[in-house]
Amino acid sequence: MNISAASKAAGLPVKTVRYYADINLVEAPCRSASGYRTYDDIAVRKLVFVRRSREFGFSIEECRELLGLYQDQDQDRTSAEVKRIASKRLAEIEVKQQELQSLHDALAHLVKSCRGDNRPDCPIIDYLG
Amino acid sequence: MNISAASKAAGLPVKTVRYYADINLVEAPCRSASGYRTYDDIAVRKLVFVRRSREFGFSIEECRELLGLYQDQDQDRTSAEVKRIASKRLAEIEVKQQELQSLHDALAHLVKSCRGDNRPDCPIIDYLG
DNA sequence: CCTTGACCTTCCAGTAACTGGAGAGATTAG
DNA sequence: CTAATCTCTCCAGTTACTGGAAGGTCAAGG
Repeated sequence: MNISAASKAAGLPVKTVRYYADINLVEAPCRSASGYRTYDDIAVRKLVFVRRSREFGFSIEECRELLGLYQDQDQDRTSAEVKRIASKRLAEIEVKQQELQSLHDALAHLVKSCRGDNRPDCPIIDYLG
Repeated sequence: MNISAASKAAGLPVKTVRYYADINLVEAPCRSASGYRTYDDIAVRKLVFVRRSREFGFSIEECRELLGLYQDQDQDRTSAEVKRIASKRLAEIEVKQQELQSLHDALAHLVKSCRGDNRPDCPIIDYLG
């Protein structure tokens, strides 16, 4: 499977697949005689794994960790480690949600109190300045 | 006022103040004989304005726009323009909130269903892979 | 056999918004 | 006078890609 087929199968842009190979996250298992990266189903599964993990907001380094656990699945520590990483990420999401909520409320209040007409006085500017 | 005094007054790191000067966002009104950036109260107010706007998640380019409006406060269009920019930002926040909520729910479900013990089977890995 | 177009390669540069550090000059306190 | 603390500029690195140039490869059509 050439890179474009693999990228379609994984749901990632070709550039990204090449990038993941460059940073040794998911490498092509081999190269063709002319140097083309050649992917197999296992590599595609890893790419899908990384795509999904990225969609969950895991960083590349976290993906690398998770991928390591994914590949070592027969070892004992797997489940506990994965849960730890996912819980950490969940906590980050919850913090971000709170921040976003405060931000939302403050900005919504400002927008609501601003008439938005042609008058020069503006509560948003007044607050920010 | 030298840069470190200005940065303290504005609540920004020195490096950031210098950076804002470099990109012509908030320049030092003048330089000392030996080339030190010299700030006055007006410049500090602008730095505070930018800091607050950044805390609201406005991009540097949006800050530039808002700062332009802030400085032209006597012109008519100010209030409507500011409200437009702030409303756009509010809509972005709301989209982000929804995304974060879906993410949160999905990940929370996975974390909850994972026993996190020493068994090798892990629903999180199963889902991602 | 040749050409055309789609594909592939590497490498370089740019994105956003800083942050860190080197190397060198200025200022201030003791 | 010296040591510590500023300050300056410039360069590089961060994250996770993305875009593009220059050039090699491959399959199909004429």
